[in-house]
Amino acid sequence: MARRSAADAAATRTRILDAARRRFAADGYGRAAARDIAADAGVTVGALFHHFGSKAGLFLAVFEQLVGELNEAAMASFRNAKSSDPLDAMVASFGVALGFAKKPDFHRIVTVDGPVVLGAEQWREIDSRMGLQTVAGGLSMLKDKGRIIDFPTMPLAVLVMGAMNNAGFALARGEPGVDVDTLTQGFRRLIEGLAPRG
Amino acid sequence: MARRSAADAAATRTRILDAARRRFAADGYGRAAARDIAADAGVTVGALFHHFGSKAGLFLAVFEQLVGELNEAAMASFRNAKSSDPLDAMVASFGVALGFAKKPDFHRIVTVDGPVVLGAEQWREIDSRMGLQTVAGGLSMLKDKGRIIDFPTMPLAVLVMGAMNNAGFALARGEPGVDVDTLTQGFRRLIEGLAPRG
DNA sequence: GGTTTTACATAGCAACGTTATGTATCAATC
DNA sequence: GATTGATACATAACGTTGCTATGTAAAACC
Repeated sequence: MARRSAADAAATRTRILDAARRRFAADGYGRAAARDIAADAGVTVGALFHHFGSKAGLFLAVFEQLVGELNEAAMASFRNAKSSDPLDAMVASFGVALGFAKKPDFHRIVTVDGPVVLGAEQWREIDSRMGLQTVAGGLSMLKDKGRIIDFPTMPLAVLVMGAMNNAGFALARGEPGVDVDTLTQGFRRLIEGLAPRG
Repeated sequence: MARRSAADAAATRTRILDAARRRFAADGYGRAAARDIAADAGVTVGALFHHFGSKAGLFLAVFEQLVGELNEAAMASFRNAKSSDPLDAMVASFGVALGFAKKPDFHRIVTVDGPVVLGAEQWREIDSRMGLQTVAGGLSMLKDKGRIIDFPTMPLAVLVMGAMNNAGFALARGEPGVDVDTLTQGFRRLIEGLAPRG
């Protein structure tokens, strides 16, 4: 086969991306061979490296696709809950994040392999841009409305986001004695506990 | 060189272990070549595989060494704070965990590469055995003394341990607006917020 | 319609984890 | 204290991997 049209090339790129997502999720980044991914997509490694430059570049593309899906879902949830109580909105987005954390491909690719493959700086930049700032914004809103205590926002956001992330971990791992409802309720109680004391 | 005495063999094992710890911390598991580790230790790969079976086996040995060091420090901290307030003891062990999370080799090897190399099951088993159970025990004690609300322990422990872990992450990454003191204070406030309401 | 650029295939290189084999020494046995 | 077996490595090679240099044919542009 030789050169295809621009539309065909885009389709090839998508097929490689889909195959990589499956392989990375199933085998992990280290054990997923570029040749196998290319074979799954019906091309050779030449096409893969032509489109993505490196195996890490391919991983980054898959990573950003998954993160984008969570972003869209979280923003949609926030729009729906906007008129209601801000604490409800925060708990709702907690539920959305839990839903994604339970998906095996998201967990393996974004949470586990992401920091290793992308490196600390790049991962922090993406994580901070998409998650931490959102959590901090929610906390800031709660603080403005007097629902939580006056305390530096970023450290609180770090703690709260860690609680959210680990809840996702525990769910994905099937930690005994842990389920979505109880985690959500506990999370709500944790935030309510930050209310100013009378 | 040929065979050494049993003591010499143990020394060789230790030298390989030390070299691996440095390489794993500096380059990450993926980029640390077994040949380089062996060369750093003054042996060839044959000795490395003789002692540890595989590269992953060598990583596991380094991993357990680091985790053991944290365990010792945490237990020592707990013994010191035993007579004081249980919430103080919990905050103290939080500080110990933060101290380890700041160490680059611990962060890279245990927190980042650990789940990837060891796999989800083995990492969960170690993490749960050494960390989650301790946190759950502390929360259970606080609950018995009426210091926090009556709520299922494990989900709370998952949330609290996530907060602790992410605090370590944020510190190790140098997250802006975040430092040890404020994190510790916020952590204390988070736990205090779980107090039963009057 | 000629030129350039794009989209791949093919083959090979260098590095890697791992293993098979060899060998010299320690440690126990007789 | 010679023999035997196990131990502690070195050496070299194998299969796989990420990646690249090269080739080529068709699309895109003028």
